[in-house]
Amino acid sequence: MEADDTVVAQAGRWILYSSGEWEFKMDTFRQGRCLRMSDLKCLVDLKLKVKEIFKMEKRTVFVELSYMFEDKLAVLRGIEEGPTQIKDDWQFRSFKSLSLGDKSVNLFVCFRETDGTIVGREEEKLGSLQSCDDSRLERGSSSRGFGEVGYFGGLMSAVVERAKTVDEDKGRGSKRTVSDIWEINDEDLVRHVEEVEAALLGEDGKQSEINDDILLEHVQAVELQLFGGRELEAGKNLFDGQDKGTDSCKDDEDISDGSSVYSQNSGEEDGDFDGDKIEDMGNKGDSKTAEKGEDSGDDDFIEHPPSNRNKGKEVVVWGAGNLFKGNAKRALEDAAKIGITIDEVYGYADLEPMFADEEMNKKAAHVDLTKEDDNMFSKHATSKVVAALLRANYANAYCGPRARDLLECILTEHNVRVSYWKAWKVKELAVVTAQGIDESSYALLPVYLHVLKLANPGTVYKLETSIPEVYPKAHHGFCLVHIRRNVKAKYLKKGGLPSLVWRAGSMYRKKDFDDEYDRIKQRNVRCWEFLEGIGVENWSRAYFEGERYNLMSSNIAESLNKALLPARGSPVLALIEFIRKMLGRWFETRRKRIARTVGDNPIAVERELLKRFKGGLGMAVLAVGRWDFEVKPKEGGHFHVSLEKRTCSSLEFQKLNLPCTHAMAAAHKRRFEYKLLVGDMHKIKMWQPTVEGAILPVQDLAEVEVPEDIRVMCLMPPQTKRPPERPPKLRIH
DNA sequence: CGGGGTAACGACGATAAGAA
DNA sequence: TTCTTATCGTCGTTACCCCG
Repeated sequence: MEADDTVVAQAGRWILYSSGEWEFKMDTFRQGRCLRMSDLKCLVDLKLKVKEIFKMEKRTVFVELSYMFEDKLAVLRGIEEGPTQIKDDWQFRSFKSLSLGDKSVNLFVCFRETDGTIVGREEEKLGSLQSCDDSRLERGSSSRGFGEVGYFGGLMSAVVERAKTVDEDKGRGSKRTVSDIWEINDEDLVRHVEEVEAALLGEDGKQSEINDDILLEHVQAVELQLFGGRELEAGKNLFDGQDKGTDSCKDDEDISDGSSVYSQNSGEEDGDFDGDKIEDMGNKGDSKTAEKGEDSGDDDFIEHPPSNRNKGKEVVVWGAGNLFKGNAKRALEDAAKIGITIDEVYGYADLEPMFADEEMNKKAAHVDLTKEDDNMFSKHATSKVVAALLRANYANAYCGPRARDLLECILTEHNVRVSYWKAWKVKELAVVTAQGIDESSYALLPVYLHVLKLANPGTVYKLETSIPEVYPKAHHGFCLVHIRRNVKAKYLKKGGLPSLVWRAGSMYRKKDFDDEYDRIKQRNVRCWEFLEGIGVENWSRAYFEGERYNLMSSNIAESLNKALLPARGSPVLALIEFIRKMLGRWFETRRKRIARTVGDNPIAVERELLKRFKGGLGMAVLAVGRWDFEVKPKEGGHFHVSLEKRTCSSLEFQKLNLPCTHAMAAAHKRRFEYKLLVGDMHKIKMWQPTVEGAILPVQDLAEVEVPEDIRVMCLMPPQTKRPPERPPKLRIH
């Protein structure tokens, strides 16, 4: 438990590249810190804690928190990940449970001044490509975990490559993806604003007045909300005042200028722009949508949000919602005509993972910005789109929010009102896309097992397409606890039955058992029939044929059943991964416990011995042979104990392989070390090897050479139909 | 035809009411 | 007081219908 709740927090900022890749640029002077999640109850706690560990308490700074979850399946499918912001307690809880379950989850922190400046930005001015590279390399080498390899490694090369080409493809058709609006970097925003405006104006001159009016209107609205009634400037001037990159927004040549300084101008001049970018984005999107609404005569695409805080997101939803309605071909042509692609505006990158299949991609890739089609302005944010936005919350499905919670969440986050039904669908979709559907999961199973074997030499796995009889020799014993519980539930009317059953079941000698059994029969025939149906050899100690230990060693099947509860319903790969992690944890705790234990016997066994020792006190012991004794308990009867054969006529000794009270009394009389009477199967040295090997995590699937024969193995999930109704949660049947 | 909404159904779970 | 039982509201899921 000690170190299990720590999370690595890193300070810096996110940068989204045009290929849809995200990079977290760490502050070079501020190293990552560790913090403990378990003390933290809500988002405010976390923020305070973060400020504290980064020594930022005294400064008036905001903290923006985010995290990136590791989605192996998505990585394998070549899908890029995006970060998820922690904006409310709900997301905080998601992150918390995620981080507890997965140690690779780090917390990314971005500090901002109240005016929006990113704190610490002066440390990493990207004056030139060279320095950009340097800082990245430095970050790469100094960071832990996935620094050098993993997707950050891949990202680095991609960045370099893009940086080289950045100047050439900066025409109007440049690809730029703006995904989660809240963390677009400034350059992107500037360019984005320019391009939108250029597109609007350049495409149709006579619309410009309308555009300006609407633009002005929206800018003013945003301005009002932002600055609380500060004197307004005219719409375009507002932008001019905020960033000189935009003062060329009506000018095509300057657009390319603006984009070419993409990596250079991030240092000083955009500093004061940061805080407003979300709102500006929202505003921009809004004005754009409104303008389109003007075009088509339909402007009720989505109700206007009451607050501007999440406008950016909302626009994403809106824009994406329309991705599926446009005529793909025409959209492509039109888009080419005006030189703009949807991903520049509406954050297509964030949606991309949703549509792994090509057809959808084609449909989604371009949108018709000029089309006068009412379809374009549908009111709905489809469940697919919302699911794409919420995907990150379901990286671990078992900690994801429930459909009921999504209603409120989607409303506050994206200002979209959805029905319960839709929320449920969103959840399903999100889980599927985050974890992979059954088919893909099963298809990956051979590869995964191969990688698992690589990581843990000696792993034995065998893929069976049909389930043979497993462990034919295992005796199927019923747990007495459960039988008693059942009897209690069924035949309660007749008092005392459960305890009778309990006593009967615990008897060691067949005769004792028969006596008790008869008593049950007399008391309640139906109960007796019920027990008879189970079969005495299956639940009574006396008739049970295998070895049965009295110790409540947690029944492995039951334990698994319980421990796997949260992971159930996840695709098979997620399930196996969950089991692997869990067993690793279990093994480790047991190793620790074994290391702490003094002597041969586990603590539980020692406890039992002590109990028996106490029970044996005061018994009359008569030595009848060198190792044979006659023991007379106070309550009557007499038993023959043989310390040599380790038997007792009560049968408890040999059945449990633990000395019974009589044997303890005999051993005490003989001054015999009673620990020697414990059967081997109770000894630590017997159990130790079973947990000796550490279960190592698998390597990133994408980085392992998988033999061809394994790669081509095709495994389909079993033909199952989900039974109607809500699936039971409590047991795996 | 695809996607969205409503209604219905059954498991789950909290709680009140009742019995030991 | 504790344990059962009854009840009702909630949640998950599907069938069916409607709409663009």
